[in-house]
This record gives sequence, structure tokens and C-alpha cells, in this order.
Amino acid sequence: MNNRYAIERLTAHKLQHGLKNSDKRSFIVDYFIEADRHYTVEELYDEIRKKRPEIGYSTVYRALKLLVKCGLASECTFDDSAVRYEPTHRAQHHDHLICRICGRIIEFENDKIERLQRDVARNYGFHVSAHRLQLYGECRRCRNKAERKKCRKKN
Amino acid sequence: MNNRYAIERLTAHKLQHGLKNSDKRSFIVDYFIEADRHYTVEELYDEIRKKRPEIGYSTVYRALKLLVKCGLASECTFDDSAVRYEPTHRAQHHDHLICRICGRIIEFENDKIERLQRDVARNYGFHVSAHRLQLYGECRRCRNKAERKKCRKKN
DNA sequence: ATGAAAATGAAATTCAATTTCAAAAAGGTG
DNA sequence: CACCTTTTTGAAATTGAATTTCATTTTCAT
Repeated sequence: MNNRYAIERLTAHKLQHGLKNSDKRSFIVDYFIEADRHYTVEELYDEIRKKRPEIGYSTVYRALKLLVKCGLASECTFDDSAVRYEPTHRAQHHDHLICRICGRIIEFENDKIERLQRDVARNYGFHVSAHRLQLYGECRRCRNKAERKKCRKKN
Repeated sequence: MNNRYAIERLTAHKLQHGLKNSDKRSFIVDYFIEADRHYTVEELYDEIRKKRPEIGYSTVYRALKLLVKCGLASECTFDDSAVRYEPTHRAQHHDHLICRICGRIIEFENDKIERLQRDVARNYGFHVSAHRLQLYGECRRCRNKAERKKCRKKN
């Protein structure tokens, strides 16, 4: 792993909680941070298993929970109701675009939207401490694929 | 029940699926539509039980599922991960303000935000088919309560 | 090397959501 | 009304994912 922020967080957590080193755990953590995707435990486990069949589900599960505890991941859910682990080593709040076809998740930020949200809340006398914005649809790639299919049918 | 839209939907569904009348189911459906809140099965069951102790959990569960099927309710989840049933007899898309203290849920619409969302999506080549926007915070009432408490402490 | 503490995998548990099933109710027909 | 088929019901069973347990293995300070 070459992510300084992540290393720091992990090291701090290890010291604070008397964790011992573990090759398996490191592998999982590195893999997760490297991949930089929104995995479910299941999905991550399936990939890990291919490279290191001796690593069990519980260990993957625990590694993700550990990442959440030290702030390197956060749990989030989308429409499919599976809990996913979002890498947060880059920090920064953001919202999500989710492709319903391929499952790809894109993060974005938009100050204008944030501001409008605050305005709306104010109108209702609310003080907003967090929010969640998810846009579901079809990504460019999948739309193109669908388009190509249509063309082929025509010919 | 005096909601024409709801009655129509239910009647249509009954005819289509050969349902029989049921006093208990009607009671639950009426209660849900009348209350016009975002219940979990559990919460609704608890209230129903007080008035009609002979009605069981399964029946409440099934009544809510029925409402979903005929378009009078939709399942939605907020941060607490419990599935809630949102009355949709008034139709219309909207977003949510959720008070973390008292659990109150307020629905709102904002065209500007919707438009900006579409803009963002377009920038990423996405075609958006649905979205979810949830603002979490503290509602006016709860903020006032907190304020009053503070004052009392001072005196 | 040794021993205390942490990490691990498989199996067990939890907990809510959902389904099953036998009994009760609905409602069409004669 | 009596009969019969179908639906509804409540309680209990099942499911499935998330989480915990526990006996064993590994780590690492001494």
C-alpha cells in the first residue's frame, strides 16, 4: 500500500487498540483500498478468495469493519439494499450516480445542489446535519451498448 | 375510507386478483391511509394492536405489501435501515427531510434541485431514471425543545 | 523458546423479513 | 340456509444476511 493517509490511520488504530499484524488482514485492506470500489462483503470476499483461498469470509468481514472504525471506509446502501463499503481514504463529502445495468458507482460533488438543499431545509425550520443523494440510471457505457445492440438488430 | 383514488386502486386490484373482503385488512388499510405516515411494519402493528388486538403481525405485513402492489404505498429506507412504507395515494415524486431526534419525516419537492441533478448526470453521460434525496437533521420542534432545555439549565 | 493476547475460519446465533400451514371466514351457488 | 371452493388469518417455521462465538493458530514482546 502506498496511501499515506490510509497507512497513518491504520497505524494509529493499531497502536490504540493493540492490534497485531496480520498478513491476511493487510492483504484484504490493501486490496480494498487499491481497488477503490464500493464492495459488498460478499463481492470483496469472492475476489479475495480467488487470490488467497485460505482467507475466510469472517476475516474479510472483520477487515471491512476495521476500516470503518478507523475512518477509511463507510457503510452505505443503495437501492439494492445490500450494505456496501465505500472507501473514504480521499475523504470529502459527495453524492452518487449508480448505473442500474452494470452497477458502476460514480461519485460527484455539486455545491449548488448542496446550497439548495440547505435552503429547502431552512424553509422547513430544519437544521441539516447530513444528507444522501443518489441518482439511479444508465451510464454512458451501458447506454452505448444498448444502442449498438439495437443497430445490430436492424441490420 | 374516503380517498377516491385509494378506493379505486384497491377495488381494481381486488377484481384482478380475486381477493375477498376482509374486515381486518380493510381496517389496516384505512388506518394506514388515514394516518398518512411513514410506518415500519412493526410500528403500524403496534398501533393497530391497541385498537384491534385480534389482528396479527402477518396480516399487517401482508396488508402493507398489498398496498405496495396496488401502488398505494412504496417501500423506502432511511438511515436507520428499517424498511418503511410510504403512502403514495397522493402520488407525485418528492424527497425527504428526516428529523433524527423525533423521527418525523417531511416530504418536499424542489424543481431546481431536480434540474441540477439532471445536469450533473448529463455531465457524466448518465441517463437518470430515479433518484433519492434525503436530508437528515433536526426539525424546528426538536430544536426548540433543545433550546428550552438549555435555558432551563441556565436559570 | 515461551506465554499472553490477537487473529482466524467454521459454525452458531441473531434478527428482521418472508413463507407455510391448518383453521377460520368469505361469498357464490343451489 | 347449507354447501363448497377460495381467500384470509395467526402462529409458527423458514430464510438469509449480518454478526458473534469458540477452539485453534499466529503474533510478538520478553
